[in-house]
Amino acid sequence: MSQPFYITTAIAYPNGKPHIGHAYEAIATDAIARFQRLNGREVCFVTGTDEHGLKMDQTARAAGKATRDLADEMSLYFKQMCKTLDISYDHFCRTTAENHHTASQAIWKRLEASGDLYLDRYEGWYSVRDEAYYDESELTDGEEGQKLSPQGTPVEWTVEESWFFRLSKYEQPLLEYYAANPDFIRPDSRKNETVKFVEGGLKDLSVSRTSFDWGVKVPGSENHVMYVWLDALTTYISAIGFPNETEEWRKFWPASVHIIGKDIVRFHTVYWPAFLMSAGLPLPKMVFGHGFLLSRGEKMSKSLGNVVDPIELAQLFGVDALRYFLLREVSFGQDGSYSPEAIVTRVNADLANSFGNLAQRTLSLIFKNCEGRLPANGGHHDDDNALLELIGNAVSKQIPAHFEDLAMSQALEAWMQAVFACNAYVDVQAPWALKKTDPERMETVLATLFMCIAQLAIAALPIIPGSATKLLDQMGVPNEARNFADAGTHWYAQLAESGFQIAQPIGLFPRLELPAEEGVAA
RNA sequence: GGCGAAGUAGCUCAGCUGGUUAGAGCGGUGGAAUCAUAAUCCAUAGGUCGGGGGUUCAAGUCCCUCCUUCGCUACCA
Repeated sequence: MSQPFYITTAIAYPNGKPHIGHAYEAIATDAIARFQRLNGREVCFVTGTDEHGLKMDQTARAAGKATRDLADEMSLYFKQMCKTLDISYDHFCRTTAENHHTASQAIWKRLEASGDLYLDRYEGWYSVRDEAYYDESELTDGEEGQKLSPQGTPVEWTVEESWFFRLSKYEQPLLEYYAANPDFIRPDSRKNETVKFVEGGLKDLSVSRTSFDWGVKVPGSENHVMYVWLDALTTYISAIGFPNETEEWRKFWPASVHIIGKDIVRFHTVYWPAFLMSAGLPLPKMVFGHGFLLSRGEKMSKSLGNVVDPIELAQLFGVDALRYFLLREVSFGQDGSYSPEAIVTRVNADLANSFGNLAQRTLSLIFKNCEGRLPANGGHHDDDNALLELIGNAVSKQIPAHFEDLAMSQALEAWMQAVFACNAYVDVQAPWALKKTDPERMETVLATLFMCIAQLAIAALPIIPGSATKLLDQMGVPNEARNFADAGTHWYAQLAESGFQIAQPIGLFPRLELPAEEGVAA
């Protein structure tokens, strides 16, 4: 019986098209999900769009569209991005969906039943232009004594009726939970931040708005819509059936891990667990805050004109090249830097030159020298056994351990070390020379390489699913062997006996060239 | 201001709970090889691990301080 594994990305706010940050999160989450499937777990992978809130409303108005239409349109971009990038989600959730509204209202009622909601007034300096409240300390004095927001817009003292959530009540329970579950927040630096924040004291949270109506209606207070985060976070449970006791719900909640950006750690590690505690539901096992991608070390922004469209990147360099680059080059949890030069260099060195060429040279030798069958395994030498052991250890131990730890870059580093070992082995054994001196030995060497390359391709499936699958298909590796437990088993002899023949091998990782035009920004 | 992250070979970065001659990739240099996507393999490059102080038998690895860069500071992944 396989152990369920439930993983989510953050639910993206689609008031603009997806950018490389969304792509990065989706790719990283997808790699983990794919790994767990290959690791024998039953996986549920959820992503989606968080379509409520003021900004969507404003963006739509500015574009002269109905908010609902904008949401439909934008949400589609995110879905397309997932398709382009080979994101293997099980559910794509939209917060505007009816079942999601039902779920949000259900959790609201639970908070209310726990006595954690109360109606009060929200007062403060409000800027109509910014549609935001500011603290007194943030304001500056403008002309004629008019107070101004940090953005320089006029503010006025405003009183708004609002529902509040007794967040303060959960200060101690949260701290106790963090202490009892050291892996709840990762990486550690994010945990430290969160703990410090909570220790600093929690104020009750305003969880409804009356100033606009694009959202989930508050049960019993129809002029209120729910705070967008309360609604958005609920996606993680509405996606798998809540409030209904569906099979998925019973199987997958609590989530194994929420993968999110470092900027929204607080919502996921303070508010979300507090809501769940209040609702009497179990808490997710882990929240992982990944870093940001920088363009040549600089933050990406529209004004700098260095915003990158992930779809364009994928078209330019290839989906798997992009996936590989992001997961290999960036240490998961830390910020990383992107540039066309970096991706070309990394992908050419690792995928084209090292791994791709290894597969190509090996399969070519087999194709040309073995009369269309797989080479015979004529008894291994020490060198062969050493290589098989090294690859087996990498594929069955090191790489899965790193994946399990969400350390994709380290998994790939171990993977590359194994690739290097294979290339070194090829050069030492020189099968092209054995062809004349000792054909039997040549076949054994090629058979050894075949088994190693297949294992390496299997280990790479979570990262570069498309091309790894193509390679395994070329090699005829049976589906039953394409997972971490069975990659190193004895499928080879059976495959060879089956009479399987490889065709003229086709290179799967073409060398990339730097685009002629500087940068690829839109 | 507060909190946090980072500063390690030319470049991009690994270095967990302190312990033999500080690591990898890329680049550079010198060889080897020619099966393969002009790809591969071997060797090599002498970096005061931001500065200073301290703890310790022993510190990139702990403490203090200073400098630099960056993020967050209650509702934009």
